[in-house]
Amino acid sequence: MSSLKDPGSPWRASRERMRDREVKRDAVIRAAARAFNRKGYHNTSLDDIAAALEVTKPTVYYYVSNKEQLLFECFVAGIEGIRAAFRETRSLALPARERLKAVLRHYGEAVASEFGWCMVRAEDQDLSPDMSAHIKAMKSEIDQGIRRLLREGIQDGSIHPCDPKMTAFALAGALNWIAHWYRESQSMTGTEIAEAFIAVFERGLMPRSQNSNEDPTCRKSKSSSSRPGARRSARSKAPSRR
Amino acid sequence: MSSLKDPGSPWRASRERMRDREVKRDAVIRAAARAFNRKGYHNTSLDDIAAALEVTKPTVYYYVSNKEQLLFECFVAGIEGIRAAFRETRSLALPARERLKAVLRHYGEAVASEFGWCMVRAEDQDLSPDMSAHIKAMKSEIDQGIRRLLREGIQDGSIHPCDPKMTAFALAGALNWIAHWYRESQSMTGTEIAEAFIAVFERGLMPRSQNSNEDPTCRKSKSSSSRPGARRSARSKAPSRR
DNA sequence: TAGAATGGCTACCGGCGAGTATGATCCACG
DNA sequence: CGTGGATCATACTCGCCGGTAGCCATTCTA
Repeated sequence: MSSLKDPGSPWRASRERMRDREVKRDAVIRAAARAFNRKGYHNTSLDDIAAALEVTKPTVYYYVSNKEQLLFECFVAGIEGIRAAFRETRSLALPARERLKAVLRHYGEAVASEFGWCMVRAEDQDLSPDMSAHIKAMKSEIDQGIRRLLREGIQDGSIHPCDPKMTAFALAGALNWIAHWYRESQSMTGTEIAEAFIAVFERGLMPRSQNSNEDPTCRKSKSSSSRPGARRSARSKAPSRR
Repeated sequence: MSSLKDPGSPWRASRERMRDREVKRDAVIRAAARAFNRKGYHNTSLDDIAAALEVTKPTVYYYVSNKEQLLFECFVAGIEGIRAAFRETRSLALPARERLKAVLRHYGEAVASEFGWCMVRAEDQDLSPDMSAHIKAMKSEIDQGIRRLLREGIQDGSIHPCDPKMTAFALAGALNWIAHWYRESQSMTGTEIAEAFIAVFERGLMPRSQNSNEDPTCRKSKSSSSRPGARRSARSKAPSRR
């Protein structure tokens, strides 16, 4: 990025400064995320954050405009990982269930990251209306993305027919909740936890031997659910088990 | 204490006052729960709670000693429903999976109740160490109860072998998360949501036709998991398939 | 070396909100 | 009637914390 101008340009130093500033700003945001993670948003003062960086409060205000923005940035940093997961997997030529699993793995990783707390527990009431609207939009985007994958999976036969809305709530809830109990330096990484959860979701609690006489109690079974022909042929190849 | 006296005693009126006090105290706690639910703990002042009751702050302080205790009481009120669910189902003569489902239904109901927010989102950092310890103990009790049901289900064959710890986290997480998005006067009740979630958990996302080539990726397969003979005979009778 | 830009600090303000001191009011009971 | 406890309001204290004003140090530019 800095290679666009020639090295000897008089703006080089200035641009390096800019980069320096970005680095420091990121450090501020990361420190805030860690503090929020440990003590909660309201129990964290800007003095705390400044102290963690071994600077003083006005220095923090030199990089961010206010505390609310700090929370917002942490949230965006956290959710960006999930959005990236969606972008990556969108192009993959896999059955929807596999793409969903890939997204959920990234999801778990993001929630277990240092920004997980902020992403998951940022409360609307702590933010100004417009920032709250931004966050709501992003959250809705994730939710709709999961629902879409579920619908696609039902269509291509890789996912058992179910109510996409409720299922998405269940999946996202289980993963979001990781932020409540997970602490860094635990035995498992976020991806591993997501993997374990996926195993549960995928297979279900019920033993295999009981499948036979099961009536699909699925709500929203509008159409095509019980039509066996709806299962697309592309899936039946089962190309990529893990 | 005064209730030990006989009903006709001159203390009767006094006891009615006591009852009155209990009723009012409950009203205070419920008002607090609603306020926390709407605006969050830190964004709710005791003046807000008092205003909702159309009294003033000192009146609130007449019934509770401080704000922290208010949160604590709300938490206890919420979690009591779940503990009751465990007590009720413990005696039922059902396979463990059915008992687990019964507990989860009550769980969902409790989380969707007006105390759900407090139960789920009460942060340790907002409470004094001893109250925090109380809450942690109760939460752990619930968690251990779910794990126990899972282990029993694996033993009696009504639940597919899995890691009880991770599975309990997934189940509880999905249900806890209800408190984040559920608002009263929604189309579904808490029990219905729990029912929908249970359907997902029980059956799993994977279509039935794919069971064949599935390798049980279950961690913690210490023993008995892959041993088909481990499935107990009591189960194979399938006595209570709904 | 002047001067501007950048980065940081000390010291403060103002408001919000938890919690309290004080006393008024009501009502049961002697 | 009047006494004492229960209930509640007015009006305050006080500490914390978000945010700011203004000053100093350093570094880059010309």
